[in-house]
Amino acid sequence: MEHGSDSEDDKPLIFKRSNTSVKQNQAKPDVKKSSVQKPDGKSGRPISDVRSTNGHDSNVQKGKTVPSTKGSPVVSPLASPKASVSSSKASQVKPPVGSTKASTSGADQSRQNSQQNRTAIVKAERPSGIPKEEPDSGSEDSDDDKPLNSRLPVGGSKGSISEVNRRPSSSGPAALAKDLGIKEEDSEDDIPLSHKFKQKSNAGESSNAYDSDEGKPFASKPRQNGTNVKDNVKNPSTAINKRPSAEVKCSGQSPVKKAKHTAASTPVNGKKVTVKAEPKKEADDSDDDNATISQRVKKPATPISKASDKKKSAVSVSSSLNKVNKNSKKITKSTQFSKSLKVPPGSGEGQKWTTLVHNGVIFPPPYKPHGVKMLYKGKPVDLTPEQEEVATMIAVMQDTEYMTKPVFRENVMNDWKKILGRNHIIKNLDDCDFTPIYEWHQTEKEKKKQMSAEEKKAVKEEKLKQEEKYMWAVVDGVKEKVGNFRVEPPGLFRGRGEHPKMGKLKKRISPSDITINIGKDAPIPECPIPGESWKEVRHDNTVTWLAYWNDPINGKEFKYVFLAASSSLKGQSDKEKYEKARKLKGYIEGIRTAYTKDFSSKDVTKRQIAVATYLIDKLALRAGNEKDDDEADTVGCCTLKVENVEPSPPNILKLDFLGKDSIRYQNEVEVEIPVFKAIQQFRSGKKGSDNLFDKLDTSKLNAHLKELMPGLSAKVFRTYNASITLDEMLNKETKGGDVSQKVAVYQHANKEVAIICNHQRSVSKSHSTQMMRLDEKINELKNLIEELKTDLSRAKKGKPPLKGSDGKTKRNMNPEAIEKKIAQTNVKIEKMERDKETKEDLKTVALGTSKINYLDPRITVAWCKRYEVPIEKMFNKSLLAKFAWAMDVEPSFRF
DNA sequence: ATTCGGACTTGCCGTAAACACC
DNA sequence: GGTGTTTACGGCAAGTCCGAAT
Repeated sequence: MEHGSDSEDDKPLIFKRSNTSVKQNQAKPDVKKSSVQKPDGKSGRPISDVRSTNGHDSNVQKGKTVPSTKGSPVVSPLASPKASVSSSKASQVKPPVGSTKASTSGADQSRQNSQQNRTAIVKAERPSGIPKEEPDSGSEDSDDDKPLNSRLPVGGSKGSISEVNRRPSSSGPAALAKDLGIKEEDSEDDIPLSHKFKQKSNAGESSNAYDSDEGKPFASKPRQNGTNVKDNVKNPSTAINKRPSAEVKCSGQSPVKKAKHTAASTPVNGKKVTVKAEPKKEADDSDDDNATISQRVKKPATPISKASDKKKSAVSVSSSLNKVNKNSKKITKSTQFSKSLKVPPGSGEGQKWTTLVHNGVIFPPPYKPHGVKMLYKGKPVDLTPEQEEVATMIAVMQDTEYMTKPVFRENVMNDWKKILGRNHIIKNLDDCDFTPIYEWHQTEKEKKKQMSAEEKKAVKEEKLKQEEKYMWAVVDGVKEKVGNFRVEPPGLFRGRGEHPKMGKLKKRISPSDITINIGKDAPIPECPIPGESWKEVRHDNTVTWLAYWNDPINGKEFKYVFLAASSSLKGQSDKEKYEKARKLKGYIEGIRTAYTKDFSSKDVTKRQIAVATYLIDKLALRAGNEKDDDEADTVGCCTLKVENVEPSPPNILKLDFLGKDSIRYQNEVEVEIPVFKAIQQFRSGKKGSDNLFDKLDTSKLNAHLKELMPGLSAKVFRTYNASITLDEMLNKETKGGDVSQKVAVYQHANKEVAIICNHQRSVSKSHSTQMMRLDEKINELKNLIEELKTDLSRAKKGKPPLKGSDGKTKRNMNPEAIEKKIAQTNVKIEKMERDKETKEDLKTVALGTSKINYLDPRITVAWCKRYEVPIEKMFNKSLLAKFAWAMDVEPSFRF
């Protein structure tokens, strides 16, 4: 499309473009790797996707799997098609999750099942030197394209942002300010969030522009650590061979073959490498940043009453250069990071703010008894409001899978009994019939849905009015949005996976449970519930929370109220996170060399640290803290059990475990021989449930990482690998074309990152229906083509067209017109098929998580500037606000 | 050397809101 | 204008990590 134009205006942008482009092609050449699927017998579900390992360089490899191939029995029909097509992506086809679910009934279940099953197969590898080859480069993945297109529209709305932000602010803020005693002043308020800082200062970053080289380091070069091996994952069976070849290039090390490769390839220098000097640039950058920030403080313009001391808000203007910013510009205004104080050397250590004003939290409304009676052994039962409240919570869960879980049922009953009292008639859940309450609830829902637009609007406004004062806080004179100012309402705990506490009653939180943190000179928020008072009021400026209460399920844990993601405080730490990851780029080569060397260390602990670090780096695994028995049984790297990692000679590791949120991680990876041997060794003599890394825990691992690079911890690898992968893929695959094509490239990269990080989502309930619907439409079009072809040949002979399939007569068209129509229809079919493929491809992949948490927004912003893609196409309103700090990055920025 | 408390980030999901399509 | 979809957001659970206490 017209991107060009788009950019320019703010507004409308592009909406419709989506289709226009028909993209061209999608050629799909490649097919490179095939993936393999793993049969995965265990779960029975076939999993097909392949996932790659981290990408260091190459990143992704993706192969796509072809369903058909896969052994798994259940292949979904759908999948097959794509296989052929998409070369580019590795699509992962997932097995039909559906099958599983079918068996189970509840919706919930389905999701759960699906999740657990998902697997990823990795494929792997990164050849050492070469970054992936991209299969598609040329072709661009068609698959992806589509999706994007479709999505585009959304983001695009124009100036929405500004508006939005402002809106609230204007009204809200002002009010708040008053309450708080602040003055409203200028515009600042208007744009609370928007702070964008100007970062010009960051210019430093720009320097990076070329870092890429550095980045590449490993990529381009053979990875030192053995990574080169590429991990190809593959499936054991199949793929093994293939991959290697693919990788190829580099050194051709096929993993299999020689372990040595690695070694060979990588020259290890003597000792651990350790840190190299810091890469200068990075260091600089960071410094700059800090500086910047502080500098930004510039004018105190608005005086905030209290705030004052330090910085006040400055107004910044956005510099924005490009169009990209345009929209945003308005929004942005300025503000600096308040946080400047933070760590920066000079400032007080640990201080997060100087003045903090807010209105506390808002509580859910008290329970309103409905009087609908549930049945116990078939008879209506009278319940007190407190008892009825719990009964209603249970009733509402009727159609979820939780109600089929014994643990849930038992926990609910135990807690409910405490409220029912010792001698209540209701003794057990099996004899309870909550249908009346359930139906009442459904009716209420329906009523709400049926309200007229005006009524809904009125309700909404009423709610907004009540909540307005709680939505904002003033930090160091800058109005900031508060994140979760609503106290969590009572309910039944919905733990994920097989959580031992699922079903327990989360009691209602009252003011006496809440500790408020606020500036010393700020007025203490009035307790919203008459007659009650806060548990405590603190004035701790070394923390960022505004309030907290103890978690009713696990009294030792807290629930905090923080500022929203768009706040300077959060933005600053977000930026620091990415700077740390960029810093790792300068150390990664040395770190890889070092751990590779330690794969064969005589010291078991060292060997375990090396292997664990390798897995974290290569597979983007989480650290894996120890967990209590009263939590779901999930693991991370340090807590992997022997049974979670199965070595398959000569050098394949089959990983299968439940990670965070009980999401299953299933992958087969080719590793370097020393790693493979070390794993076998760690497993020997242990039971399946024993820890693989018995000499390790996250604190030891992180302590070790800190010796390699200041501030380094396990999670930094995830950030680093995710961001570097995006940066490299964008750089390598963006070839021009219209905006939608570029967006497709981005989505493709985003998808690879999501796969690396194992970010999954459950298949939507209507997925299969939607796919069928698409098939129907495609078939209709195909039939149309046949009809047109007939008409065409008749037209050439001067005969009129036959009646259409619908029985209607068609008007006469000349051959040229018919040919044109055929061509148009074909284009339409192609587009639909690509859409379908993409949809199937992404059905279990969640792109959002990585975008929000792992991909340095500056990569995206700079790329948008370079390729003239409106940033609104990539970031929605929330993300634009959250990443305000990244908007002024130089177009040449590289991670 | 560990455990534990505490603070903050990460992650999936459900639902509301915004669109796309008859 | 209703309705099926798609996207945006909020909710809240579940991790990570660090430093102090034991």
